[in-house]
Amino acid sequence: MTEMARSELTHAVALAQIKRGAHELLLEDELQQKLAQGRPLRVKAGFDPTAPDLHLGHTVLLNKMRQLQDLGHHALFLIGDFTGMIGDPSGKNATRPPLSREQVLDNAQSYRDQVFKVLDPEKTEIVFNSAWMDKFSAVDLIKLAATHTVAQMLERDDFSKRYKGNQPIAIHEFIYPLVQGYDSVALKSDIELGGTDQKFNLLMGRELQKHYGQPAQCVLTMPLLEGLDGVNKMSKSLGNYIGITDSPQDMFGKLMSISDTLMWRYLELLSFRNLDEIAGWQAEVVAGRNPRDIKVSLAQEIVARFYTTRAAEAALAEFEARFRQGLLPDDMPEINVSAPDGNIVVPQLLKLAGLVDGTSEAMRMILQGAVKLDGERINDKSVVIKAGTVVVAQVGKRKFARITVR
RNA sequence: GGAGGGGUUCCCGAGCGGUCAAAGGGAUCAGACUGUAAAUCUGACGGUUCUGCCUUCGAAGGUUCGAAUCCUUCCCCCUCCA
Repeated sequence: MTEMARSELTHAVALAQIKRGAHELLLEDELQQKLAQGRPLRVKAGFDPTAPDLHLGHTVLLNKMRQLQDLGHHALFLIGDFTGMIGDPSGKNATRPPLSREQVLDNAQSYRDQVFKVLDPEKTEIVFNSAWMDKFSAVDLIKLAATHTVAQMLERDDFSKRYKGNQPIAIHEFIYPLVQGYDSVALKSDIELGGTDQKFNLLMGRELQKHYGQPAQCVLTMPLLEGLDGVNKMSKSLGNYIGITDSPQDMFGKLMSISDTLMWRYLELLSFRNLDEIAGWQAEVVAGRNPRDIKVSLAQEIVARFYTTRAAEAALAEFEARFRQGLLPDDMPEINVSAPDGNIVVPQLLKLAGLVDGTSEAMRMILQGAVKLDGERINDKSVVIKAGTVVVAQVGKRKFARITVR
């Protein structure tokens, strides 16, 4: 085999790996040519600075990025601090208020602390788009805006839906895709990764690179991971996420709470197990195996990835004890509450302990039989706890606290 | 600039002088059943010092015994015309 033939084979294998799990690759021919150049490609992915906690949804993309790094390419982890101030209109039907400079920087730091759980730090460059956008003049911006028409902007699904639905679209929202696209110019990106919802913006990068006389980047879109509700995409603002900094117990518990249908989706997008094995499990479930067992495997794999195998086993043990045997958790928050008159009514106690939002909610919970003190269900909202006692309070299935009343 | 339509509790959406903390649906939460799954059933769903009191229907005033509902001004959104 000649040297050239061997290298072509390597690139074919690389291309196949890159495409695995991806939703769409544009344009495949161009990527092939870029790979054939044999140099490390500049791989761009942008992140919104409003979500300081990375969650499993982000890791679908990060895993792909890591894979590219392992193939020898260079990751450009772009924190959209400038665009974050605009407020990304993506997927939202309303404009967002801009973030302050301080908030943006705080959130960005949080990313730095977390991405290297997945990415290879040696091959990652963290960049902020404010680095070039802050120097952008009004004239530059007008020139940038002049590259596209309103009709072209309205091709974006989100914009066109809002336009048709008589929903407001602010002028500055049009700037967002333009700036994101310009980031590709500034970074001389070879390929940009993003969720399927980002397709318009990613393609904007291609257009602008051509406009500014650069080779156009390839676009690789990854499927969006649904959140715990199984309907909306995983996002911090919807609260349906599993954060990669969640405790092993939380991570495990949240994964166990997903629906059976969603479980397969998670296996497809998050598990590193090969597809044949997953297909085998599907066959077993059809044949009568309890899907719970498979969910346990998934939960353990993910917890082990972000912590350790031991942590994953401990999480399982804790889970079994808590939900199968109904035992109290090993560790729960220790809270001190003061009873000024020497006595405190339970609703007040639960509120001060932070187990409920207000006394109204507390009374509701009591009425509905959701409150236990030291394992005993209470139904009377006027029960009084004396100062000097320590009680283990439970509200619902998941909220616990050991409360010392003073 | 002109004409018209519209802003209701987390979301959608009814209400159009008292019986409105405001129908209905969704989301959510709790209980039952379970595998912390789904489906289903039941209940809750502004706050509180809780058979009462307080704060909500874009904002501020006003009319009225009484206003989410009527009037005035203002803010915001949409459509059409210019």
